[in-house]
Amino acid sequence: MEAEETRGSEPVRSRWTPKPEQILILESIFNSGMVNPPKDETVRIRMLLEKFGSVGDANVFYWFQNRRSRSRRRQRQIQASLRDQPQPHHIDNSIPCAYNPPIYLISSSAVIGPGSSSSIGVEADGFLSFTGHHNSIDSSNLHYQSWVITVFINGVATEVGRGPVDMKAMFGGDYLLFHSSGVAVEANEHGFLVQSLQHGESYFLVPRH
Amino acid sequence: MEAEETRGSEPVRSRWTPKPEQILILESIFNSGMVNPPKDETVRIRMLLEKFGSVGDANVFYWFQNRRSRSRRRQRQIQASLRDQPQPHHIDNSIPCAYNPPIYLISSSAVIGPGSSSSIGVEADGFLSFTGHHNSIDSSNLHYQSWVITVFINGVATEVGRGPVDMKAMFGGDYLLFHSSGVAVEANEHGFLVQSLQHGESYFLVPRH
DNA sequence: GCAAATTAATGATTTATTCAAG
DNA sequence: CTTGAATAAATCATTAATTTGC
Repeated sequence: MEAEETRGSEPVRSRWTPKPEQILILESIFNSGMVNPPKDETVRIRMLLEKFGSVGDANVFYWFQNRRSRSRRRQRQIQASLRDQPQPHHIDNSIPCAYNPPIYLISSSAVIGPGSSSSIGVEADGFLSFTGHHNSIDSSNLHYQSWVITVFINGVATEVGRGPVDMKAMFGGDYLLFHSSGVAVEANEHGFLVQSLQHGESYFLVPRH
Repeated sequence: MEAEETRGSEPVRSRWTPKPEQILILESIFNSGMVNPPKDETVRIRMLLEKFGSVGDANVFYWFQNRRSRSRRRQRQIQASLRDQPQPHHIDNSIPCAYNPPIYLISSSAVIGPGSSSSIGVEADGFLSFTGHHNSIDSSNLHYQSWVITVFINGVATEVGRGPVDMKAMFGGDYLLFHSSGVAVEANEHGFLVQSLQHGESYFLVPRH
């Protein structure tokens, strides 16, 4: 796309070297899901970054362009390796992590009819169920699903799981939580919030006493 | 998609009616976390099912497609009812959800300099994320075989092996586990859960006493 | 009890989105 | 920007559950 600005007077074209704080900000934005900010957002981001060193809109644009591209490439590689592995015609165990065929757990409590004497393998050795997560699904994938939401608690951006929140475990004592509208967030008798907090909303945490 | 097999000559379209054993197998696979088996797995599943009655690959494909779809719909309905109900207090919600400009989450462990008082904000969850372009990684990519499933326990995303869970070994004491619906998760006399936890669901762990 | 009539479930199709390769 | 593949959402259509009247 277009190149521009912030380097009209420079005789030797040197390239932008982002400061660690700037990288932090950029990564945070990218990881928050905004992987391709529109023009006006790019400007806002650039203004944020300028707190830590001079930078131009084009640098920001290029950064996101490269970040997307490299992220996609990494993802392709991961998926390729996932697709390749499950073809163990000749199990080449030169790789320490041997291929394990998919195993289905059939609930042992269920009674399968007369045909059950046939070879439906209840192949669930408790061994496999706990060993495998080396490859298949890594936590980075899960991260993109909405396992967590972000809310403000007393003005602090906080990540919480989408499900019920254990107030004691999270805040270490007896607290009440109020939505910024003033509505109390209900908790049940175990101190768990009855419903999930709402992404992006502000809450206030106050001691119960 | 395409239609196939098992029907070309019939004037009245009849449909596959899965046997109870087949449903059991399908449900077990789905609940084990494989919610979207790739083609080759679909074939293997079909072969399993054929022990109990004739069935085609397409039937298996349709079953998982419908199962995913209806599972999601149920989930949406539950969450909708959770969102609607708990507003007995009459707050002036004339504006149900005010517009919030995009804000970005900066990792709380990072200290951003004096300029941080500027509008560095939040936005992290990769789902609501953003308007058109979000990242290429969506939940459908998770359909590869996983040896673990992820559930929420007390709001914390937790990976557990498929299959029976040893409550003592996992939590180190006498606890009861409840599904977020309030239903207790049954354990046998040895403290193992009778059936697998459900991928993506929320549970409460409470001391037994 | 038993079927016809009605309703609820669910298999199969169609339509709309999304993503990324070209 | 266009396009093809994948798949989610919505819909259609048939089967099973059930109600109902006798």
